[in-house]
Amino acid sequence: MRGLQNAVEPPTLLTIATKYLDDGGTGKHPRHLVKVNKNKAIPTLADVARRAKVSTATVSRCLNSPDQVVGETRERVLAAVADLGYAPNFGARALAAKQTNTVGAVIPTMENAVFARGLQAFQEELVRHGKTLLVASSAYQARLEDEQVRALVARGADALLLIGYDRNPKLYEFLEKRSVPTLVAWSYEEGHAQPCIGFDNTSSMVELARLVIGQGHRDIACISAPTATNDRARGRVEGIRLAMAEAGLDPRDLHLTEIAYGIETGETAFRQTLAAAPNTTVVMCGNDVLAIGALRAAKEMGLRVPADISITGFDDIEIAMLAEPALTTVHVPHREMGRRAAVMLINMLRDNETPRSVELPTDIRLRRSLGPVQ
Amino acid sequence: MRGLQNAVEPPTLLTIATKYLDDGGTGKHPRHLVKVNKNKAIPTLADVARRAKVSTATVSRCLNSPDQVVGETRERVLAAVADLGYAPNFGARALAAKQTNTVGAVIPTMENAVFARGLQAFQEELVRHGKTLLVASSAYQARLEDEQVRALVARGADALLLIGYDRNPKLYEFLEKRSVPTLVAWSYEEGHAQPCIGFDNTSSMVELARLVIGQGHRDIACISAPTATNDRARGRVEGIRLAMAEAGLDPRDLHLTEIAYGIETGETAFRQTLAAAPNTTVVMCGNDVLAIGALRAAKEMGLRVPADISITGFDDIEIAMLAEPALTTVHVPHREMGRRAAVMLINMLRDNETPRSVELPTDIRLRRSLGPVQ
DNA sequence: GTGAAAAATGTAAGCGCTTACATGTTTTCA
DNA sequence: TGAAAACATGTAAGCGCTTACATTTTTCAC
Repeated sequence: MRGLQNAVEPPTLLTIATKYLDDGGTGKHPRHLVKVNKNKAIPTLADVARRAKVSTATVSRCLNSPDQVVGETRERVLAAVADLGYAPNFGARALAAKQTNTVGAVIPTMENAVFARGLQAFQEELVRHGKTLLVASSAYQARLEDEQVRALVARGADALLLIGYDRNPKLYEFLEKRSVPTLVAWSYEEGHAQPCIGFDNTSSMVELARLVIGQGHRDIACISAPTATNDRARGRVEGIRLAMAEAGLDPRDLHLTEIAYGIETGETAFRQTLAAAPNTTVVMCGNDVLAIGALRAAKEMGLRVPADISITGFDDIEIAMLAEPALTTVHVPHREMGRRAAVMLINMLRDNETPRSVELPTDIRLRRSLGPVQ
Repeated sequence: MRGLQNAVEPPTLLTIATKYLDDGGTGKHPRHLVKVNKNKAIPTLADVARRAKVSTATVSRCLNSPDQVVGETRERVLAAVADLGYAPNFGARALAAKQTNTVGAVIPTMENAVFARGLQAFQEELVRHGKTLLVASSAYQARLEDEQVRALVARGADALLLIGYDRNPKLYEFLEKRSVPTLVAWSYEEGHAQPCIGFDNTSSMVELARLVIGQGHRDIACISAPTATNDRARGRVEGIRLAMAEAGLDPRDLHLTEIAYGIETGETAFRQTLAAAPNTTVVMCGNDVLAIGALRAAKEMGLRVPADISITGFDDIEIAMLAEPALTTVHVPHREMGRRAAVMLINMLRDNETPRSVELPTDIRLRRSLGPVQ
C-alpha cells in the first residue's frame, strides 16, 4: 500500500535533514517525518489539493462523485492527480468510507476443478462490479475454515461466500454480529438464516441412484468424503439411501466408505470396498475425483467397467468425460453458480437485505461407466 | 468491514436517542453518533481497553506482540477481547501500520489446473505466514491484466505475484514507483529487474523435442497459445525450433497453429493442422489442455495414437495421466513453485531486497501418446 | 537496601481519507 | 431586480488503529 514506502526505505539524507529541520524549530513535530515530495514520496490527497489549489474535500469529490464538481475545477484536479501519479491510499479510504469493496470466499480447495471453476466465474463477475476477491481455503477442515473466515473478515471483507452450511454456529453468530452479508453456495437447503445458491445434493443423488437401481443393481457401495462435517457429502449419501428405500431395498445395506477426497484415496477406498463387500456391483462415489480413483483401481484389479462393476461420480468435471470409460455423473452448473453468487452478494451489499435462496438444476450425464448388472 | 454497520443499518430508536443526548448537551459531538455498546455496535480497541482497564496501546501490543505484555495483563485483555467479540478494524490497521498483510496474485485463469494448483500452494503458504491472498485473473488478456494489477495495488496489496514477464513496461514502472515487491512465476529468464521463480520453458521444450525427434519424427506440428504476448508459449515454440535446428531440420518447417488455450480449441487446431499439413507425424502442444483436445480430435478422426500420430503436452496436469492413451508431457512442479513463490515474496517484504531468481527443474514424463514414426 | 537498568504500561500524535455542515456563488423566476 | 433555491467549494472532525516517547514498576547486582 502507499505508505509502505516510509516503512521499507532507509531514510535518505534528504528525509533525515527534514526530520530535524522542517518544523521550523517549534518542536511541534518531534517524531514524525515531514513528507518531502521530491525524493519519490508517495503523494496524498492533500498534495493533490495543494497543487490544484482546492480543498481536500473537492479532490475527494472529484474522485468519488465527479458530477458534484464543476468542469473546470475537475479538470484541474484530475490534471494534478495525473501529474503527481496520485492514487488513493487504501487503508485511509477503507477507514473513512467503512467499506473495502472486497469480497471474501472460503472454499475447501482450489485444486478441485469444481471450486476453481466456480471461483473463476465468481471473480469475473465481482470484477465487473468493481469488487476484488479475497481467497482462502479450508482443506475441508472445520477448524481451518473457522480461522479463515475470521481472517477474511479481519482483512476487511465486506461480504463472504462460503461452501455448504455445516459449520460452528458460533461462526454464524460472529458473522451476524459483524453484519457481514454471507452467502452459502454449493448447497440448497431451506430453513437457514443465511441465503444460499446451489443445488439439492440429496435429490440429485436420488435421481442418479434411481437410475443405478433401474439398471438392476442391488449391491450398492458408496465412497464418500467424511459426512460428519460436510452437508453436501451427507446429502449425497442420504440420496442413495432414499432411493434404495424407495425401491424396497434396505438402506442399511449400503456399503459406505468414508475417506478424504482424492484420486489416490479413491483407489484405496475402492480396494477396501471390494475386499469388504465382494458382491458389490456398483460403486457410487461422492464426487468425480473419487470416482476417477475408483476407476483406476478397478482397471488395476483387472475388473472391466461396467461389465464387472459400475462406477458413478458427481460434479461432472472435465475428467469425467475424458476418463476411460467416460464417467456417469451428476452435472452441476458450477460456473453459473459462481457467477450468480457474485450477483447475489453484490445485491445483498447494496440493498442490505436477505435475498431468496436460489436452487439450480442439476442433470444426470449417463456415460459408459454405468451399465446393467450382468 | 467493521464500521459497515453504521452505514447499512437504519438508526434504531436507541441510536437516535443517543445521537442527541449522549454528548451530555455540550454540543461537542453534533454530527457523529456516539457508539452504544448494547445494540450490537461493533467493539473497538478502546472498548477492549476500557473493559480490561488498560490503555489502547497495551491492547494493541497484546494483539501484535504479545510477549511485550506481562502474562496477567495479557490474559485480562484477551478475555476482554473474547467477551466483546472484538476483531480489529482492517482499514484503521492498514492506515496506521502502513501495510495490509495482503498479497495479490494475477493469474490467467483458475480454470487451468496448473494455476489452480500453484495458487492453492501459494495461498497455503501465505496463510502460514499470516498473509491473505487477493486474486484476480486476466483471461490471458494484457489489458485486463494491467487493470487487475492496478486494482490489486489500489486495494492495498503489499506485494504481487505475476505470471510470466511479458507486459507493458509502464506497468513495471508503476509497480516500481509504488515500491510494490513483485515476483514473476512460471518463467525463468535472466536479465530482468524483477526476480522470478519458474522453469526455463525453452530448454524444457528442447528436451521434449529432442525425444520426439529421436523417435524419428520429421514432420512436426505445434499447437500453441498466441505467442505475441506470452513469453512462456513463445519459449516453448522456440524450444521445438531449437531442437529441430540442432537435429539438422529446418526450424521454418515447423507447422505452427496459434489458438487460445482450451480443449475445444485444441480439437479445432488439430483438425486444421492435419488439413493443412497432412504429413504431420507428431503434434506437440503448448500445454496439456490443448493436447487433450488434440487427442480427442484424433480419436474422432479415427487416427490411432501413437500408431498414426503422436501427441505431446506440457505441464503434466492430472488429465495427462488419465487420458487414453496417457499423455507424454513435461512435468512442472507447480505446487512447489507456488509454495516457494510465497516464501520468496514474504522474504522480499521483510528484507526489502531483491532475491536471486530460482530455476526449478522440469522433467519429461514419457507416456504412450508419443511413439516412433511408423 | 539501594540505585540503575530493564520491563511494562500509558499518553497522545498521527496515518490519509470521507463527509456533515458552513459558507460563498450562481441561477431561477416572480 | 431581488429573494430563494440550487450549486460549488471549503472547513474540520472524526474513522480505529500503531507506535514514539514518557512514565511507572519490577528486577537484580552489589
